[in-house]
Amino acid sequence: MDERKQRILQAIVQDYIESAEPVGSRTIARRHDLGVSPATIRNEMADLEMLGYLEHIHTSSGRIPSSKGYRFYVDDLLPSKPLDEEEKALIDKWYMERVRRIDEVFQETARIISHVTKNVSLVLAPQMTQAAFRCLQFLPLDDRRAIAVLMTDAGFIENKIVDMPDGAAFEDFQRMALVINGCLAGHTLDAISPAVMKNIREEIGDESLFEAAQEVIHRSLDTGKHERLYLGGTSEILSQPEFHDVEKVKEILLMFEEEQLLKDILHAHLGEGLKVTIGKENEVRGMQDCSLMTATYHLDGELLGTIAVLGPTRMEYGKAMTLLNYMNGHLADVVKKFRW
Amino acid sequence: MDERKQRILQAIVQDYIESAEPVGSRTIARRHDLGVSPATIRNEMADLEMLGYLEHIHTSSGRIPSSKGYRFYVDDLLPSKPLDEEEKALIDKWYMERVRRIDEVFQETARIISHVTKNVSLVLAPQMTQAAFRCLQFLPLDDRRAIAVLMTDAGFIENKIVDMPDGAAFEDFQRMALVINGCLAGHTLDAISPAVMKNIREEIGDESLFEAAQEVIHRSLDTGKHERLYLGGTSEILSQPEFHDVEKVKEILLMFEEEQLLKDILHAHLGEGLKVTIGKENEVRGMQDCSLMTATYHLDGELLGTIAVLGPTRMEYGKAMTLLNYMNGHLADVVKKFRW
DNA sequence: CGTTAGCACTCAACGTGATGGAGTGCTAAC
DNA sequence: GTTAGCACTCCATCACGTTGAGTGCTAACG
Repeated sequence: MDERKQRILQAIVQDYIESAEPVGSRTIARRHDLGVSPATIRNEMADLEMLGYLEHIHTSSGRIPSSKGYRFYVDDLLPSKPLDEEEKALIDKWYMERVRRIDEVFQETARIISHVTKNVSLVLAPQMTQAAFRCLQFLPLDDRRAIAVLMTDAGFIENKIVDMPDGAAFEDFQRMALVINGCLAGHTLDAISPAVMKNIREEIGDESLFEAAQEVIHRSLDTGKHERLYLGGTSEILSQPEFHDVEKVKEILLMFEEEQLLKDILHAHLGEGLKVTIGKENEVRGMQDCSLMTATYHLDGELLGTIAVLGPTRMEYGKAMTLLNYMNGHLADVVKKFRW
Repeated sequence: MDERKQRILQAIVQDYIESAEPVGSRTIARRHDLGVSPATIRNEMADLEMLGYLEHIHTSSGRIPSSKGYRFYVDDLLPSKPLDEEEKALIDKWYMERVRRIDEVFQETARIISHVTKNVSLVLAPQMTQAAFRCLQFLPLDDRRAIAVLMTDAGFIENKIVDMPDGAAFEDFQRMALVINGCLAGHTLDAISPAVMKNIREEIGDESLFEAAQEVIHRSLDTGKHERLYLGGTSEILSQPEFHDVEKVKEILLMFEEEQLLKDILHAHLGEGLKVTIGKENEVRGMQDCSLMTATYHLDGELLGTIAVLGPTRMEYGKAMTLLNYMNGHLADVVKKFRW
């Protein structure tokens, strides 16, 4: 793969991303100053096709990049492009004006991403399982039930109704809360070990109360895992010519409805930094014509969640990458403003 | 509008709903046993068009119903069709198997509606503003803040961080809670009158504490108003031939993204029982080719929320109506199971 | 030996015209 | 009032020729 081939591949991918039409040797020669004639480019293109970087619908149509072609482009040929100052300002203004509560941060983040990239955006809101336990408190509800309120370090609160075992009084629950708070403080919710549980058991003493505690912890964590996904710009894909086919759109909308599936996908990419999955590299049916770019964001070293751009394989990788990188850093600052 | 005209109109609407193609006099004569020849039907159709119930793309295409035609059909000609026992069983099973927590009820309700009607469904989850106040409790957070936990009769819980005024101790807040609980019990959240507030003021005595109370009530209610909307079956509209045009689909998807708009629409129909808005009767741009059927559901006489079906004007009104009526009654039972 | 011009060939896209079918509207007969 | 008959309209479809973009190959060039 000599330099000229790379430049030609780059030119083809860029032109195709822009025009959405198969690109021919003549166009490349005209638009990019490669110093060679269309005939030479044709020869190189034939080579690139042989190597698997380009595809051909039929003789006499131009070439389009294959998944492998895009992959090479993304990994080695992507021109770095800093974000417009203008766009940065827009983003700041957007957050300033529209976000009032912490849960609006993610909704608006999704909006911004889809607005800037003209693609679908996905934002997986911070996950309590990754957050550190802060405290658990009980409120009396009636003589058989109490409300458990769980707080994490990152400042999220969840609540849950719990049954009190026969014979237990609300005071027992308050004592239980003290024990649990003492033992669990600082632990992340998904790393509560048997050892810690044993500790709690010993401190509580009473067996039936410990069972209740177990139940409470279990159910509280269950709520905590209930992470939220925000989707933005779903209508944007319709602007892309490759999705003028209603069948394809339907497949994608169907995928959007399967929230759990999307969450799982984003989950799988958690903690991997910025990652691009191109076309057929995606295993999920319906995403084979798409590329997914994901990034995970942190707050003081603590993993928070995932933001992603979903578009056609023909998406503007450079722009999306720049944006995600920017949002990545920025999001922590915005969240911090709402932290206590 | 004599009886024969009505029967012909009914036949045309039904056939058009089924086939999505303009219907001609011959088809009507063949498929419906009206005892008259196509020529007679043609004459009647010309009359119906004159009266505004039918439309005509060009000479020599069949007729399609106008908004007025659908309106008459829905109001006067709709054959009542009870729900299949089979479908009822399916719905029960669905709720049984998939719903574990109260907030999943609405998600699944949306799924069921879109699955049965093959259209988009909307479910506005119970609104705390309409719910009766049950109690408010505080939990200490640090020395300047507390967590306010608000509960309603219908069993929904919301929480919110509140600042404590300088000099106020957590004990003051607990006293405040007692007063507020005493005064507000049983009131619906959107009907807290100045008189009640005055009462609270007198009982609290301390002025700066009352201001804090006001702030707390205000902010808690603010959270309470934060109702949720569930959307289901968005991909279903793509199956309808009238939405094979990508531009139209785009307009609708765009509308789906404007959650607040949808909430407002459903809100406007709150408490009106079952209501159908047909085609151009809709004021919202993008919904002019659609019909919206809404119904509000109750729990022990208390208004809970709205369920709706959104489809092309050509939707199966009879089926949608039957289903919404059934869900209407059923939903209360399902919610009741999670009530305490 | 790499590069280039030239040329034949391929294929999609487009416009054109012919054809058929579904449906209407009108008129005259029943 | 109802119906059969008929001329007319319009859409959908297909076949057909044309055009233009693009390739692949070959032979000439520096």
